[in-house]
Amino acid sequence: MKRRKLPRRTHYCSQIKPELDGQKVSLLGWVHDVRDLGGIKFILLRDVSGTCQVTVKKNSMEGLEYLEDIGHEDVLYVEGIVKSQEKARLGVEVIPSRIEIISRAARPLPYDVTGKTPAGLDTRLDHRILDLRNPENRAVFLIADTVLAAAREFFRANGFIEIRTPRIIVSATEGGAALFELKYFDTVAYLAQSPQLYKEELTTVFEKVFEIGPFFRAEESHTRRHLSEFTSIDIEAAFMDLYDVMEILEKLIVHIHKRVLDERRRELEILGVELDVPTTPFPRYTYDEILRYLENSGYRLEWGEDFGTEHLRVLGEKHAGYYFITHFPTKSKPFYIQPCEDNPEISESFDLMYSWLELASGGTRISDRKLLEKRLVEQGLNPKSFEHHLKIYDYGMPIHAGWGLGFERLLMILTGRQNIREVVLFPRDKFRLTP
RNA sequence: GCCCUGGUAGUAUAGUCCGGUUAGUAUACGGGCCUGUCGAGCCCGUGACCCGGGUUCAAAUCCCGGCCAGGGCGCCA
Repeated sequence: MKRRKLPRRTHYCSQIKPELDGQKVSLLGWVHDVRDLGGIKFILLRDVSGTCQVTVKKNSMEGLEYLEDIGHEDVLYVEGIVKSQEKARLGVEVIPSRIEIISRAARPLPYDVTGKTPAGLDTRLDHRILDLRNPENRAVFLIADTVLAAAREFFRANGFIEIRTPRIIVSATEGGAALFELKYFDTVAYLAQSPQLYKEELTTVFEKVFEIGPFFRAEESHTRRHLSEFTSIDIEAAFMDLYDVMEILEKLIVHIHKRVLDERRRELEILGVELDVPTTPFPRYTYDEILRYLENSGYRLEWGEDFGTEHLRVLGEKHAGYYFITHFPTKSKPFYIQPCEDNPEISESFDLMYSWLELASGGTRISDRKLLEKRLVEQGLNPKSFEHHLKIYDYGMPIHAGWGLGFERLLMILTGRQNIREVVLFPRDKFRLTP
């Protein structure tokens, strides 16, 4: 079998600089835009790195007529000489000696990749691949790549082992959120809503674990910050309590900010985001302190009540950046959260907030089997259906703590996007299952 | 699930309140002119009133139902 000859590039578009003047280069990319002046044609070629200008003059090149109907998003191979050019805004252009049309795009396209003609979010998501070619939208996912790499780098440097827990589970692991049901051979299974119980069990093996992966919630939520399928960054660590893991969390956030600023300055600029590395420690407020603050602001809540969106927005006006709320009422938290020793009505729990947005939730977990069983019953759950989990507590269970961080919500903050759907390549919500 | 707002060329919109000439504009697309554009420019052209029912001499416009979308609330992270 003979291998096909593939066109190869010597440079990416963003590497075409005036300093390369006179050098022969070859490029591969998509036609971002064409400005045809009749005797001269300017092709803006785009690849993953950015764009550069290819200038074609009439009668300057054999086979020019071949380019007459060049259009948006056609794929080209360009061979030519770099020319420093003051008349070009980028200060440089490529004078081609050969252009090959590798693929032609349909026209008109259903979406304007250059962004000249605006499109609504629904239209954008319907044509997501074209939408992602828009440099602004692509920038979001280049930042996402850096965030994921930075998180893994941080966890490894701190002795955490990456784990992968099942997405297909037999029943509700922790109550709370609604689950998607699915047919599993001759029985019924569910899509996991969190790795919670598995990651706790694995601390008895690896001590410090993390997982980055998708989870599923069958909630009726119709907001800018909810998805049916989202990505969670989770950790769990043996011999730690809430204070330890809060420190890890704020250090991770700082590390991610630094990495994004290091590696993605251009993308931040394209997105118009001014990012600062937050200072640690983040402010910490107890649930009781927040309750008092809200009361002074004219919002009276009963002790034990959860904050509504209205209350969170009031808090967000006061606290622009990252802050923690700690020690929530035990009854408002899941069964596995450790109640405080000196007051079991209060739990060793916390949320990480950014303005009014909840980013992460965590705490110290119960490590005593009897207490865990008691809490299951109190929350109306049946200990029998948790037998596989409970028996682990008979095999030597250390005190442990952890948290789960909403990856997309963090990304919204880092990229300044107002709708969570914008920071997911192919978002899933109650009303969207395609593309 | 509930509430509010909306649905007009491929895309984004004006017109709708107060029913009545050929439904306007931008961009995309097609054609023409143009050798320094960079949101290129100028000229010409193709192209649309979400679906169903009702009111009326007449419905993009008013009413009812459906579907879809955006935002908010609740749920939830």
